Amino acid sequence: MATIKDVAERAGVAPSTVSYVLSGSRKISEDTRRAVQAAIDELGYHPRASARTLRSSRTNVLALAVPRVPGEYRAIDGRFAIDVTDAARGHGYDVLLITEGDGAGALRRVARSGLADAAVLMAVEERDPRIEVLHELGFPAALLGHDDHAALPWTDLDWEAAVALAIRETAAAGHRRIVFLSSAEHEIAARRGYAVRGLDGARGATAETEAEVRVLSSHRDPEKLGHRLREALAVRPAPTALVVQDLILLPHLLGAVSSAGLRVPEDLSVVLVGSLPDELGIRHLPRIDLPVAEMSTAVARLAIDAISAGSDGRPPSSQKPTAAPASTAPADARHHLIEPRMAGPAIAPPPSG
Amino acid sequence: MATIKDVAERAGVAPSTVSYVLSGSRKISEDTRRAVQAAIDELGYHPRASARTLRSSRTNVLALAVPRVPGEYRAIDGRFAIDVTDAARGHGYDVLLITEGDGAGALRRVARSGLADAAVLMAVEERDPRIEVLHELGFPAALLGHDDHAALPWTDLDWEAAVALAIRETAAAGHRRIVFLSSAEHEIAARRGYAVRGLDGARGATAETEAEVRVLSSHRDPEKLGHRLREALAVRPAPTALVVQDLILLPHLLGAVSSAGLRVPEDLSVVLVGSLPDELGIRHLPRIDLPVAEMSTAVARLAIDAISAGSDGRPPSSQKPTAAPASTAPADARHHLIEPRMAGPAIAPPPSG
DNA sequence: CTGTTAGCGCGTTCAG
DNA sequence: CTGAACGCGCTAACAG
Repeated sequence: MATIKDVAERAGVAPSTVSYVLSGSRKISEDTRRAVQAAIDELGYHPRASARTLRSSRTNVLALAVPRVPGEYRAIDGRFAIDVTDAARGHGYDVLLITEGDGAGALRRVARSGLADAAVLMAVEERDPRIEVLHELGFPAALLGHDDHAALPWTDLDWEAAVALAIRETAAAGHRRIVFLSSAEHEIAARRGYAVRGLDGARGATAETEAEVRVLSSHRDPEKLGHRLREALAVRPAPTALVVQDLILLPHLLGAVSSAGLRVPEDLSVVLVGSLPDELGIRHLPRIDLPVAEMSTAVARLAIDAISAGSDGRPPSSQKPTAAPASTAPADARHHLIEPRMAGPAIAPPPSG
Repeated sequence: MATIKDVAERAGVAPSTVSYVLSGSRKISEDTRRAVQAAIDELGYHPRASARTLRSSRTNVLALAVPRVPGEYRAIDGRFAIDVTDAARGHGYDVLLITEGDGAGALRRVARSGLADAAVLMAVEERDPRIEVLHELGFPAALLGHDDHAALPWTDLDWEAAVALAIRETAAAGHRRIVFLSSAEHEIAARRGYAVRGLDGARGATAETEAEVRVLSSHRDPEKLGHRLREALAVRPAPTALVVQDLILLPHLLGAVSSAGLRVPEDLSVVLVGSLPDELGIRHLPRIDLPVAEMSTAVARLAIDAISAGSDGRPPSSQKPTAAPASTAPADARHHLIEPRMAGPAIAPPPSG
């Protein structure tokens, strides 16, 4: 492994000169620069990250904290891990993935050992112990999903608007009896943001539409969910559309629909809210995708901005409002709420029976 | 941020003493140890990872290289990212996630800057450019999924045995007309290991069973898949079971089955091969899960073993054969092939019609 | 045997 | 453009 000294020697200059060539933080004569560059190429030199970090106390690494419930797995977590990594790369950052059972041991360890410059927290719960830890350590961070209590920057899909939009569009397609399958009961009980906001959206849309909307809460137990669903679909006159926010059980749910003898979308339209983009298996369904890419980009930027904000004491200068990003300009630069958009095929009309 | 000097000062000892207390690499009197420990606790001291790494050239980080195809997302990638992180933690390692479009730029950068001690590569293709890079840099690595050409350690599910088992069990449940939906056409054409081995397994099982097995290759395009599937299910006498290896399109596939007016499992048994464990939505289906946890544990260990092997020049001493790990003992310690196991409910018998 | 001193690893940056 | 100090922890050699 070549070091900066080897390069300097080969180029016939001092190590500091090589450093200045690399960083560009000082004028270097063209001749010298070329000699140095040649030496670098010949030796295949690459600066040691640890040495850099030791000097500068910058790692160019973001810690991504994924919550972990043993025996459960949420596809969304893995998806964000990948997308945040892509997004962070765009800003010159790598991502260190950390998983936490409960407590915030790993996050604390990573922060204190200086393995990362900032953290991105997924799926924030109310009174998340990790937020406490971040605060205590003064570690910069941004959140995926929001919690009105936390004083941290965040990004999120506007779940209230999303559910409302899905229901409105379903009604606009002609459906008059709609079932909204909300988040699972235990998530509502825990007052998870997306769960509560989804319900709010359903209420709002119900009030303003002529269609009759029946709200059904999902359940983590597939049996229970199947039972509830069959019951709701057995009502007469039969509902003609199902708007679904709880997607973890989707295959099971489609199975239950099928067992009930209903074809999708001929007998029953199924509309998804919060689905993962690019999932090939659901391309045939109308839906509102979770804007994973946009959220990932936003959260990476927020976390990185928080780094300088932490050292300055002030939030970073809003980098000249970029020319109309795809969605609404955030009122507060530290919060990025994303407008929902329909995707996939149009919602089929109800059966003409 | 407290340093080792601060701790030493507070405890009234030399910095080296603190270091020895931390590493335990030397006897320290009980009194001194306690004084040092107290100082550490009071200051909340944690050694700087960068300083450690600079000295020892050990990062205790594994790089996990996830292949990335823009606009496509494989749920399995995210899942492994999480599980490998858990597994690595068990060995005292953190995981740096890197995504690569094509080429191996990120992997090369991470290896050369010394951000990680070894790499774990997901989903190896034939002639993967990343393997070339690893070899050229002499960077230790292990693979998730295997490729007979690569001279690197790997772990994998025995896909051939898995498909064979699924078909045998389906036949044993009484089915006489079985459709095997293999991997997607383009994966077979690319001679992906799991795709080819799955087909081999189907052939083998077909030869030894009385049931008639029709092999159908999947397609990345949901339309095409739907078409093929409907055709296969329309044959008379009708097949009574569907063994599926290509799970990316599962919801779509279940939709197609449902549209064909078939209920699962009353009219058609669906058996999955290579499903993700703990997925709530498929608990109602008989299946062979991809042993993600076991593969992750294995690959983390293989990668870590490769680190010392790299510096020694020799593979690490086989750590006394642990008392019967859940699956078969690998013939070669550098290869870990996992026996398939059925999970979920029993396969339903064919309709008595 | 327990503790201390000193040099090292490598790149950055300020004063020269 | 160069010299040298510095960031922080590890560890070999040495002292009590």
